[in-house]
Amino acid sequence: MSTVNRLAEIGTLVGDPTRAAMLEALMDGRALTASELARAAGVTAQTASGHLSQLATAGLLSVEKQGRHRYHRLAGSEVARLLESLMEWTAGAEPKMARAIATGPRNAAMRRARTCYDHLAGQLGVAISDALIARNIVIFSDEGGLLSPDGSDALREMGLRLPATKLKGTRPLCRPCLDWSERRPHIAGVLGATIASHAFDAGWIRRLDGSRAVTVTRTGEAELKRLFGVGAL
Amino acid sequence: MSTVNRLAEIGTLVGDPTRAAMLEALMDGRALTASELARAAGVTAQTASGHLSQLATAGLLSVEKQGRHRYHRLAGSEVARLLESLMEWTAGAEPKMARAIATGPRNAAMRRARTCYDHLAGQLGVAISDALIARNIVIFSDEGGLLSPDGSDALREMGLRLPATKLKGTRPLCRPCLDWSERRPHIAGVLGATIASHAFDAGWIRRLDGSRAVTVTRTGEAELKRLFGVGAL
DNA sequence: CCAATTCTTCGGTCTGGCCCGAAGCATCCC
DNA sequence: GGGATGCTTCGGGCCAGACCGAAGAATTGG
Repeated sequence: MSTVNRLAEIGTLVGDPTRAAMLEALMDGRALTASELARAAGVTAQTASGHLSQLATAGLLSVEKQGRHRYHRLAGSEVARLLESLMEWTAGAEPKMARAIATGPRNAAMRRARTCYDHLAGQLGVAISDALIARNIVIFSDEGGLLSPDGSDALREMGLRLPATKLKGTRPLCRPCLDWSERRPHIAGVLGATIASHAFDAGWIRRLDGSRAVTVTRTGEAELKRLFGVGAL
Repeated sequence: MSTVNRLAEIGTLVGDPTRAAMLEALMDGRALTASELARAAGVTAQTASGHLSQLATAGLLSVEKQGRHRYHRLAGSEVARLLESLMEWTAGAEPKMARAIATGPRNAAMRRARTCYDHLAGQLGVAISDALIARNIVIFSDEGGLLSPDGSDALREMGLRLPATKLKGTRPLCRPCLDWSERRPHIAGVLGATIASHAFDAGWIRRLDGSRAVTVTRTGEAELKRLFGVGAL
């Protein structure tokens, strides 16, 4: 297989609207069953099955068999990252279009706050990032993102505990991820995931009808204000 | 247009083998005419014309009219980056396949040294990166790449002059770019481009039959050995 | 063991879009 | 102007692949 075909291969995979819908449904990091994905993409189970096997053999999805269900999830954060960068690109390509989308009422909740694979994005994600940058806990530059030397301690005081075990993988601790709705970077990587999972566990945010969008709870509003100085969105 | 369709849109674009071949031909940053691209992709001029207009209206390509020729080039380094990351991904997905490709004789020259948009990749690119890292001129980490504080001076002594004007765009000075053949990072960004163009200008390297592959000249071998300690590839 | 559920495999249909031939502009050179 | 070159538009042929119905495997619960 030549290198151009490799390019075309992944393109074809993502290029089909049905498969794209499935991938998008998985972008929040959850594992979904084949039938759930079929429904999400609006096709029958047979059709979905074919698409899923394609995505899995290409290595984009990892499959876990559990009883009579098959749970599908993105193969890793790199995949989510790749998809986000594709979406970011298309968003930037047509400014007028993007503007039209941005003002669409249906996506309002998504723009306000959503998960991006395993971390927070949208206005909420950007606001938290800004707060941590303002306090010199996180440093963003053109070259990437860094956790400042005493950032880890500052985070612990706020109740955010980074996983002690340095992950053996090469997953970055703190990576900027460009927000396609806000057009500004928010925090991804291990730190981003830690913040998001803490926010869920502490009841600050809740998933909206099982989609990527999230809402801030009453207690969440108070805590976000107290810790990060984040006002109402 | 919903967000899933945006994903599918760009996927479809790169998903066609003909368009993928064209994009690949442009990956070295040159501008090519429509007929050159037609030949590169193995299709007639009419067919090529259709594909090129698709790529251009999607914003992946920028077109410049010059007399009766139309010069096409990638719209920017972000596009090249996006494509490289797609290729990188597919390379990683199937280790056995990738191995088979890696040992293919036809790609031997490409593996040895090639341009990756506007900087050097392959064994040569990685070797230069390693040399600069060993001398503490460049620092790579999980979080990205940096030029060390006194790196700029050290580079100047070697005859490498970075553009004085800080580019207004957000293009990073020194960015790691994963090499799909070597599976290790090499230097991209402004510094990578500076090194590559200097190598061309000084006659260290030359394009091989107008492709992305390059060969090291006799004088290039001596200079690369002297400056970077790079031996024969 | 039977029924229900989830998922896959198989065959057949149908359409989007890739491709080329022919013809039409645009530009350059003589 | 007339002819060559580069590129685009139009029309129709053709095929990969997406889709579904029907039937078959795998698993669970009663």
